[in-house]
Amino acid sequence: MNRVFKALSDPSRRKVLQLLHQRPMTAGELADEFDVSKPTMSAHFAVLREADLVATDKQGTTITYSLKLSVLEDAMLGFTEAFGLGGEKSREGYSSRKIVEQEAG
Amino acid sequence: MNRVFKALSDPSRRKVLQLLHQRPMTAGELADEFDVSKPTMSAHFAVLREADLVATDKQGTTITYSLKLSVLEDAMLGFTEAFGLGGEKSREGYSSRKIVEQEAG
DNA sequence: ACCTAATTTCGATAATTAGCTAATTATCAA
DNA sequence: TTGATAATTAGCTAATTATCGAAATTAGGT
Repeated sequence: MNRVFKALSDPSRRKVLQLLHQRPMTAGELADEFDVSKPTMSAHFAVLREADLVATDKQGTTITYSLKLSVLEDAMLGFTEAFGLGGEKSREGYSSRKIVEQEAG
Repeated sequence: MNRVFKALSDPSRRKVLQLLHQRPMTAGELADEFDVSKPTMSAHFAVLREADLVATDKQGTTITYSLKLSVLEDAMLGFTEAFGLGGEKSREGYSSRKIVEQEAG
């Protein structure tokens, strides 16, 4: 989980995740969205892979990255639940929205 | 918000926040929970203050830190909502749990 | 005024990180 | 096999970060 937070500490990497949330993208497509060099982006991708936040699919010379939303979610919930914040345990699979509570403030 | 994520990228600082979630503590009390020197902890506190994640109350020479839970929550929700995760828009004030949906997956 | 306690600031060092260019690897097509 | 393309790795520098011990700061007590 530390690796996830480390990965999230850079704004470029957070933006990569948000782009990947819209659709899977190749390394080149992603790099085109940023003002830094491709090797620099490649290093960012490596950090995201280390954190297990992205999956890769290699087709020929092209690598397509996609977001591992459940990993992101688990890290976020694991943290926020320690503070009684956010989703509580109201979850079932990921990106579903089955809600189970009331207890309004 | 970048400062918040930067602050959260260090495990010691995350632990500080969790300790403060239980109760406000002085700088010295907090430092005693860690194996590093007090100046090092003081630097961590500075990062947390910069991120506006903690409030300080000075009584004599003693500084008591407390968690600014709403700041933490806003940052977390601001991020997770971009991914459709966690609390959705289901929130009103902080640490309340007013839920407004169904649309189960 | 002096001493002690709590905390931060200072100054130094070691480790990590983000960035670059150049080189390398892997794949496909001609 | 050569050439082109996609991406990573290698090697480097500059900037940031985590850490320390020592010194400074602040406030209270005697």
